[in-house]
Amino acid sequence: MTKTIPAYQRIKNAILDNIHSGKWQAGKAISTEMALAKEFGVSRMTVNRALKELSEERVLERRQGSGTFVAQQQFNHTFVEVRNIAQDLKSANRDYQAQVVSKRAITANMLDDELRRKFGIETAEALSAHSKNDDVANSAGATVLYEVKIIHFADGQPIQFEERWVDAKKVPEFIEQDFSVVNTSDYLIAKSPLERGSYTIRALAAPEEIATFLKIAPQSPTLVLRRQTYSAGQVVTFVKMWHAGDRYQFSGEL
Amino acid sequence: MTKTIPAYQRIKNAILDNIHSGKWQAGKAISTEMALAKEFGVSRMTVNRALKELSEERVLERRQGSGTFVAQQQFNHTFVEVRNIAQDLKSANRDYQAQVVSKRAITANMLDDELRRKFGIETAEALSAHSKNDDVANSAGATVLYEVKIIHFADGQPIQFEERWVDAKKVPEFIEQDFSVVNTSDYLIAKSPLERGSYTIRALAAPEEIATFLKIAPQSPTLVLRRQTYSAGQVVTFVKMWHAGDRYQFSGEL
DNA sequence: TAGTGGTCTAGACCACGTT
DNA sequence: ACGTGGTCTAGACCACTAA
Repeated sequence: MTKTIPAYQRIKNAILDNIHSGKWQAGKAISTEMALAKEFGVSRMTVNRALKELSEERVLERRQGSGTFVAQQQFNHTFVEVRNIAQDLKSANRDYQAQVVSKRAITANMLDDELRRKFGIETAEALSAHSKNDDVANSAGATVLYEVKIIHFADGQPIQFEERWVDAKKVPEFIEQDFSVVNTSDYLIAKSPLERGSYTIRALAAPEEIATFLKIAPQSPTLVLRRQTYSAGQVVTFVKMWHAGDRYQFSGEL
Repeated sequence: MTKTIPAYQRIKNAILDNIHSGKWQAGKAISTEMALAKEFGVSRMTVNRALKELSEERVLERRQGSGTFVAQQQFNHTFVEVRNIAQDLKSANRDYQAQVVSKRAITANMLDDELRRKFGIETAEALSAHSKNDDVANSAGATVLYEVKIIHFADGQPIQFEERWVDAKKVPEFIEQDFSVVNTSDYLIAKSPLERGSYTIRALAAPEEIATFLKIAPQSPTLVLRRQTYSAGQVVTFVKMWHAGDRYQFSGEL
């Protein structure tokens, strides 16, 4: 029993064939919706769906009032997928474990500059410079961030060292969780609608502390993913994930 | 003059509001197409479009015969964008230059195992084991791959060392190009419809040769992107791009 | 079997670009 | 003004799931 192929899919395939065979060149206009509807014996809506999907797939480019064109192939950007490490390892059928190395609350006056800027937290000094109310002393001593450091193991071997900071106001119960059981990302996703994030991937020499946790030689290459995630325009969490260079890689397809 | 918002977009927004406000919980079923059509006073096709797009955006999950459900938020995959280095540096308004270090044709009997497997090329020995025609000697001595090694500079500083291999049969004029002027990726994109690719990113200690070209200390961390690109199911090109760890990073948003 | 989503039709009117 | 794509309708039949 052969499956029935939807009409819009047949049309998509026919168009792709025309492009791959070179009959329709990049940048050139293709037949109009009306013409294709007549040619394939379907309604214009069906052709419209095929063309809309192909333009979402960046195969075609549509310009209202003008026509439909074969897109210039743009292979400039390559998207590499970075998965959640716990799920990644589990789905690879490897034995996954997490060990919490440290967990603490940080007050405003303990913050270093990088974190202060990232989370947009003012220092006690900065506050006192333009305000003189009683909150100054309080806010300097109040918990503003939670910090956790976790080692992730696959088959007993350390794979990732995670350093994470979370805005204490936005996720107050964060510090109470047992992160040897609950993944930090999974918890934050459940608690807070993560809207947007930015990421960098770098290769860095392992500092002493990280090398020890990953059981590698100091200064050996590590793959470092830094990510900050926003909710309602403010940073909710910032994380640095250190991977032993010879034990982990990011990979993907496009 | 306010722009008219399409009906399907109004419906999408209303659904997103219901999800963000917590009225519709993750995993739970939402109203049916018929119900929503009645509620918003539109046809079922319009509701269908809104729901289809939201399911493509992974906000909803649709199961034929069963219903439409709020998707479990999956922030597991993070897509990191890797751009074409020449365009990347130029758009960052930095002075870009490329220096071709070497360029050569490789015959079958010169190939190492990794490349042979990647491009699916049989060795002379493997060929003679199951065929005895005259092509054996020819194919062993014939050009099968082109190899180029290029250093990419930004503001006079080496940023990327590119090692690339290209199937000589698929892109015969490749070796004749001047890659200090034409970017290898741009040329291949223009010549061959690149269909699919797979990628890995790793952190590796720089071997002697690469360290020299990048003007860094041997064994220092490098960010290595390996990519192979297919056309018509066969590997067209394989490339290793080495970046000095402290001079380059991949970054992106989601 | 009843209800859901998946697809499709044969029209229609509108927004936009080109002429 | 004309032709393009963008959106929308009020039906229809089919494929699938659950009771």
